[in-house]
Amino acid sequence: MFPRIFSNKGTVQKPLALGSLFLQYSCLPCTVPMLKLKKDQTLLIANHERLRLLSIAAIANTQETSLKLETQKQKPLESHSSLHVDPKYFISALLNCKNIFQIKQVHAQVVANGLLNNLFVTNKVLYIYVQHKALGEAYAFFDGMRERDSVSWSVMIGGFAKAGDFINCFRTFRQLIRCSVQPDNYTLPFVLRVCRDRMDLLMGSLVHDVVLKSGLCLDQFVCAALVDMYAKCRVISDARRLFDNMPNKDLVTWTVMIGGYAECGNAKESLVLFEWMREEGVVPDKINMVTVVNACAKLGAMHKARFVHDYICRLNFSFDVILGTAMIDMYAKCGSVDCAREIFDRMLEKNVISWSAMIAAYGYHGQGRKALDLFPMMLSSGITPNRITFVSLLYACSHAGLIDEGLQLFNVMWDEYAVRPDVKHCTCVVDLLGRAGRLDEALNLIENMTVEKDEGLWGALLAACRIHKKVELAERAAKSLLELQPQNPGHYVLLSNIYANAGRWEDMAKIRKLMTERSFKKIPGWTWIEVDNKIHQFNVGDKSHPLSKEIYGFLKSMSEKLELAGYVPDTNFVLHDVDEEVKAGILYTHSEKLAIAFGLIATPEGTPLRITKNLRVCGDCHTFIKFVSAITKRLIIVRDANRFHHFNKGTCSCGDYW
DNA sequence: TTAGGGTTAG
Repeated sequence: MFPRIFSNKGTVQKPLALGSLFLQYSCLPCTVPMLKLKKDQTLLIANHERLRLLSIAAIANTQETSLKLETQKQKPLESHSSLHVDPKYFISALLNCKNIFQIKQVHAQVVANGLLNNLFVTNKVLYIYVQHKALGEAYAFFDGMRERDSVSWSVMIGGFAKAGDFINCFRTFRQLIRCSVQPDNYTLPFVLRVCRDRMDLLMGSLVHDVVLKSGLCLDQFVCAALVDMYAKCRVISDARRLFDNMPNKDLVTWTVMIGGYAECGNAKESLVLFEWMREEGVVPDKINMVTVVNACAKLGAMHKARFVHDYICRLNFSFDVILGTAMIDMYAKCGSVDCAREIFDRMLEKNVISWSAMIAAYGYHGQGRKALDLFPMMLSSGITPNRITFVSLLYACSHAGLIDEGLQLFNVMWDEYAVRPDVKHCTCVVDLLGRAGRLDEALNLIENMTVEKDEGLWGALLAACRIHKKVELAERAAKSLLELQPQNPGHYVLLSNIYANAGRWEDMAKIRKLMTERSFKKIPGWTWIEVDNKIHQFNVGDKSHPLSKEIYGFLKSMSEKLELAGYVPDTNFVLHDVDEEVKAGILYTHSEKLAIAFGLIATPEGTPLRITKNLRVCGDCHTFIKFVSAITKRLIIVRDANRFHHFNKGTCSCGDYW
């Protein structure tokens, strides 16, 4: 891309490569024939006055800039050593450039007017090249600069960072360090941004060392960039430590920290931080609110969602395409697809993300027909679907049992919409076929796929095998799955349950033994429930809640009623090597059950319960909740890692397939 | 003269 990569120089003293620069201008349209350059003539030009004439003649050829040049053209031309042109003129001309062609013309004028020693002007030339994403031209100019200052370095490094060109960004930064140039509060955040985008914690830590040596660790821009980098690299504790040590936290830093918690799966802390931010008198802006809306979506807390919605209205923020889309997602993930649709209908501008978000919303609420109805509307409004739109559509078909419609979409997505099916689309179709019991077709699709298979794909097949009790095929799927993810305990549990359902106790015991022998890092299961505008969080066997005694007492009496109604605890979902009675006891302490018991105690009769779980809901809990919904006559809406389950009168909207 | 934070699936 670049003619020369990184000569190790800091303040450059080498002569500017005029020849190579002016080779470019021989291509410019020029109405002054006698000044038109030929390739072999350019290197001979030494007369600065002629160069200046040439540049002005060239630039005068463009209508947009010719007026600005009138004053200059009327002045007698003198040699560049007795310069009369105000550098501000070039700054203005550069800022008015609409394309690379115009930038090159003004660049030529800068050269012709002998302004290459004026850092104010040369930095602006560099900046304008970068702004127009002409990084090749920008680097060629940067490399040839007679003198560079901290602005030159930060503009160049920032240009690479914003373009996602991490290799050249790091190289230029290394070059800066080697040249003993002090990195400043402009360059450091740019380099940290690249570390963040690449989730490169190692490089980020090295840059952090540079920050410490530079004494800029309390600078707002540098510190915010560090917090952002650590948060996006999922080292939230380090991000928080830096955040807490910041004497003056500005809005961006608050936003980064709030978003960081949500990203790391602790959206509850995001909202705690948002409250603290407001108490500190920091007024949110739209970006900050998008981050908070996103945290509410992750938490699935409807009261918080409504509060945030009201708050946004009080701030008079319009629902632009980004905020509006975030709100659609928030309401859908908080359990109200109707509120999501209301926001969607009110949005004046919608892009492919907004449409896909609404389609996905119907999908995980099991309303596949409504998701499909949106698709032609989207097309007729001129929006082109992308791969995520098709994942959302196929997912919606799968969760609503719309087999033919899903297969039809899958078959035409490439030919009619130029979206090539990838492994995620194939996974949706395997799920779709698996749900319908068409496992041979699902396997056939997997075997004939040209794209690389992943664990999600085999996972979908394994889940279908569990539903339809296909043990041999399950073994095959599990084998592939465990090759890809040998440390995921969920796969072992699923296979073990399949063996148990088929009465193959010896095989089941082998899997359990394997699990005991291997040390797994289990993701802890958490369930949240929102009562009286407060979020209550439970994990398995949790006794930290103030009403813990009442919760366990209630669960005990409830379990007796449920068992009388026909509920039998399914101890296959307990992996500990203990007897059945103890297993049943453990089942009753699952986080979903604790949250539901608390909800039943703490809310009036008839109030719907909304709970959120960070993992897929356990099979026994799913049965348990069906019974609870029947006995207590409550609507219970559960959001798990996969989808929504609406439990009502003893049944679940997922049709027991999830 | 050069800066930072935000939207869809799995």
